[in-house]
Amino acid sequence: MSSADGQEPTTAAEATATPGANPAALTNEQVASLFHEIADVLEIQGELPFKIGAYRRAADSIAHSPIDIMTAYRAGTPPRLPGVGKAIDEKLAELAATGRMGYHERLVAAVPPSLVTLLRVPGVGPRTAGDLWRALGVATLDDLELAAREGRLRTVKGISAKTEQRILEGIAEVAARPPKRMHMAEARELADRLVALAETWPGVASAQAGGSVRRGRETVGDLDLLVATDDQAAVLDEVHRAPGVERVVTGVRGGGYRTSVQLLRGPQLDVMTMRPGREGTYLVHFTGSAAHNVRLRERARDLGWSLSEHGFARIDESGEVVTGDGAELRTFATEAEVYDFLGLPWIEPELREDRGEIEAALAGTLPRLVRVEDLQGDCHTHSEWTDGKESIETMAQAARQLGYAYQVLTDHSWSLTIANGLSPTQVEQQRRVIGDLNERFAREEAAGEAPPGAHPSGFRLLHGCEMEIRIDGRLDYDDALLARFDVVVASLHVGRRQSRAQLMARYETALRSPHVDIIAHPSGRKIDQRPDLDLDWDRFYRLAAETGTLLEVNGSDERLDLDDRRARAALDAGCRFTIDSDAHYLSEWDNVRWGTAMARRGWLEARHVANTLPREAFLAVMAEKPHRV
DNA sequence: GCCGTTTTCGGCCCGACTGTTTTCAGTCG
Repeated sequence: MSSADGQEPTTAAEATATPGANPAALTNEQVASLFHEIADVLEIQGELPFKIGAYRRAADSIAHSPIDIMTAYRAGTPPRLPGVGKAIDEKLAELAATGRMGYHERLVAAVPPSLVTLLRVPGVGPRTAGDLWRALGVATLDDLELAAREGRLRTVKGISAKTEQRILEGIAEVAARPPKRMHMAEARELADRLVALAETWPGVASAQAGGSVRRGRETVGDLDLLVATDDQAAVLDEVHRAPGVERVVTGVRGGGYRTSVQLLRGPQLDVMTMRPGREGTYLVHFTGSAAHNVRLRERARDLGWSLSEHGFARIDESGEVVTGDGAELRTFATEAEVYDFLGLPWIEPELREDRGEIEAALAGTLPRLVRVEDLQGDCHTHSEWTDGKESIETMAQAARQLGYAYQVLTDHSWSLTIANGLSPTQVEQQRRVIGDLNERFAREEAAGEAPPGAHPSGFRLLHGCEMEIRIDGRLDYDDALLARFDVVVASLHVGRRQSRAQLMARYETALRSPHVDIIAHPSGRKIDQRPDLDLDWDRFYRLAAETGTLLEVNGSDERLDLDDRRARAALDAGCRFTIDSDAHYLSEWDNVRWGTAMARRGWLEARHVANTLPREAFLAVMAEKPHRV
């Protein structure tokens, strides 16, 4: 087992160290990863924690910026970024000008790049990793395992035989645990079930999910369950005995208020209990994000309070937190009271990522986020005529009973043969089927025989298509046919590996078409399966805004495309949207929940989303391009 | 390294657990 085995593969470091690399080609994420690597190495070297934190803050700031940083620097218009001061600004300028960053190159050359992989082992932090490397030359997981088995770790100061054993167990754990995160839909369903279960336990006043599930993140690592009860011990006991619990990871902790268990074939579940009437700070704390909480605690400190999950404690003149018997601890029943205490309006969980929500809250400019109930129709659905699994009528009846005012049926166009795309002749046949159904719906509504749950304005099935933007760049139906659809959704499934220029040219044709209303799932990604298309995103958003072409937030939980960051960037560029299910099955109508979560995380309001419009207004917008929502 | 209607220097988010260096530093969430 040589140290070359088990070397972690390429990092952004190696990409930028390449002479002649095109600096403009570096995405914000790639630039951010360089600064994270700087922070990693500084951490291993035992640098000042605040310096390390500064690099991480700058990295996050860069990653979240809607502006393409390298392009801006090269254009001579570097943006003002929070957390980027003189030193980091100079490094960015150097990177933009030369494609390299000397400081980064010197740092990563000073330690083996594989060293950061040691940090994945529970109990091994940067300090220990650095010590082990300096003392024993341990640089990889394989090195670490070998040294532990040979009993050499315990020769290092601060590591006992017991710690050595724990590290061995940790290595096995890393190997056994795939880094898989649950998709949003699965996580939400599981969280809902756990909340319902907890509410049946004796002495439970209320239960709810926190963490990334509550913030609506696209994938979820573990689940957080908050339970209000007067009998905390009894509840934690219930958790340990609950069905579906494989093992207890950590028993009762935190002075008896929390525990963690591993769910059978599922994620880890962290359970926090608190006394009824003081849930506020706990809920804020365990909803996160960590970055958002940091901002709240900073603000609390500015106001003379120390904020933790338990509540607000006073800070005295010397800056020390006042603790002990009789020390004041302010607690609140609701989150709204916690935020109010900090002089802020309540902030929606989906916004709590430190992406400007604190500033917006202070300025009174928080968005009024779009809600699932705002959706009046669904613009992207399929039937068994192509690759859907239900008849047109079955899908329409379901949409009707869900209370929609309209559904756009968008079966595939003919070049997408794998999905059984429709020929122009079939399109005409489908139009007649839709016309007949709509006549029937109108008759039923006139006779007062609409199904329960139906929209007061009635329901109409609209005729659309999901038109392929072909590999040769042409649209799949001619203009005469396209003009006859109520709604044209364009998308790109084939030729995904074309160059950025080719892909952009294809999208540009669709965006500039007077008939294309919506671009479906623009990035083409599938979570954990397929990467994004290689696009010039800034240009894409600009074209969409300029041509008044709507961009879809596709709610299929393996797509979620646009994702939250892209939706936010597109919004800032002036784009407008739809939120759609892309339903192929009856069960997939629900996808709009996940799409809406993404849209909310992207700061979208109902007024930015075309399918929140009533039917007549929606059709009026679709009739004219550019679409002005 | 960043940042400032308290500061251009001296701060920078919190609590719990763990092991061990027996008074606290490192790790974790």
